[in-house]
Amino acid sequence: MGMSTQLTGPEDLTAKARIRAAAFALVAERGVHATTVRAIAQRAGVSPALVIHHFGSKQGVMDAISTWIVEYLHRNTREPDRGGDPAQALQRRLVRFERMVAEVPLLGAYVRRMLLDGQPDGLDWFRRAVDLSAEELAHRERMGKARPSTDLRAEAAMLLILGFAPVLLGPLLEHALDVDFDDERSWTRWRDAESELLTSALYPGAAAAGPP
Amino acid sequence: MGMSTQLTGPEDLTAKARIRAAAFALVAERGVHATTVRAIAQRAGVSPALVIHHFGSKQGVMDAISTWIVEYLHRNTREPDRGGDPAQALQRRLVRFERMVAEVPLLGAYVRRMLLDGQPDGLDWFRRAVDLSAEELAHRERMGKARPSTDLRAEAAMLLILGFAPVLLGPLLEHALDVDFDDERSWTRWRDAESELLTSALYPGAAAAGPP
DNA sequence: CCCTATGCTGAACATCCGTTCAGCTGGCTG
DNA sequence: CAGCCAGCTGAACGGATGTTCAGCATAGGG
Repeated sequence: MGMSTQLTGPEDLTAKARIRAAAFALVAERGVHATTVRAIAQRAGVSPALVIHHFGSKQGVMDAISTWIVEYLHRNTREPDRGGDPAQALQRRLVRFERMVAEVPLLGAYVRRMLLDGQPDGLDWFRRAVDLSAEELAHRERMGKARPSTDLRAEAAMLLILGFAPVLLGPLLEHALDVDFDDERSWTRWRDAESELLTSALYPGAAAAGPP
Repeated sequence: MGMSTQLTGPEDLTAKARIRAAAFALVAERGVHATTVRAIAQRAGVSPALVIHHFGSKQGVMDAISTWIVEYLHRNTREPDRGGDPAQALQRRLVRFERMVAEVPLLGAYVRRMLLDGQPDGLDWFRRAVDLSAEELAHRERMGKARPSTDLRAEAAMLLILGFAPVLLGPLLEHALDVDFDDERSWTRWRDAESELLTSALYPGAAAAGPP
């Protein structure tokens, strides 16, 4: 397991930290609305009143989780800019993210909730990810490692969606492809297909047909 | 506007139909859990008791909406098998679906909820869509209109995700690309980028890099 | 030693939820 | 006309939820 990637530390934590961790797990599993203050308290071995005492309100708990996770993601995803091909840096960041999701089982589910519940945090985060993806793709174009694109930002978004699909649409894909993204082979299978799609045109020289 | 594609008819409806329509709109806007029986009743101009009287329970209302929408989608999406290239049939079906989403403004939002709320209906529906997409892709391969694929089902899922992204990830994409999918040009912009991605390899002969 | 701040709790409160139920209405059938 | 039945309502019930509040324990500083 990870060292600096640790999220929850050992078992003996402050009650406040235990509350935060319990709320995080419950939100990842059931969503914000279905997570009750009483359930958080029970999971943390604490009275409901203490939850409010430490975080002010239920919304306070949710905000604390959000900033906590965002910081955690930034801390373990950013790197000290050691130069080189940005596309390789992107690749490294992706690998690190996958490792985090693999190590902290509920992280993927939580990020999915954050992105799909339509909360402003999720929207902004996704937008910044598209910014980054477009930037990297542009650099890759300039270096001749990618063909020129007429709508770079849209294609960058597509790259992002394809790469993030296992975490973004996790259950949907697991059910449709009969895989389990807790198993690492499912990830590599998806990566391989993605690589094939991006390095070899699916419809060479024809008009594309979409789904259903 | 459509004729046989009509969903809600004129204003003077049965109370039961008005309740169903109100519930549909509320679920599309706020999700199942945040939609209360009282809110449905108020929007339909009716007492909360009548909602239960007609549908048995809140779950009854939700089930009624689900089967109603599924039937509506099937009715307007299936065609009498007039032969020809399945890929073209697929294309036609897609266009029809887009037209439906454009005509019934909340349909996209509702389908999004259905797919992403993790309800079994949504999971099964997506799986069947992947089945269909894989089938069409296989046929296209056999006719030499698509390059052979080592993991056909995964690539079919990717096609589905890309094609469905505007409805599946609507708000996320709208915020990231500064578009509005109520405007038809946003759709065509997305379609064009998709077509470009599928007909011309983005990374010719290199390893693919995903997003952060 | 006292005293105060801190962490924490049990009980309660107001509010909202889904659902029930007795009863009202108006139009159709006999 | 009498009767009745489907459509519909207002008021209430039991339960769950977020939050408040007075008070308990306990450790640390004067």
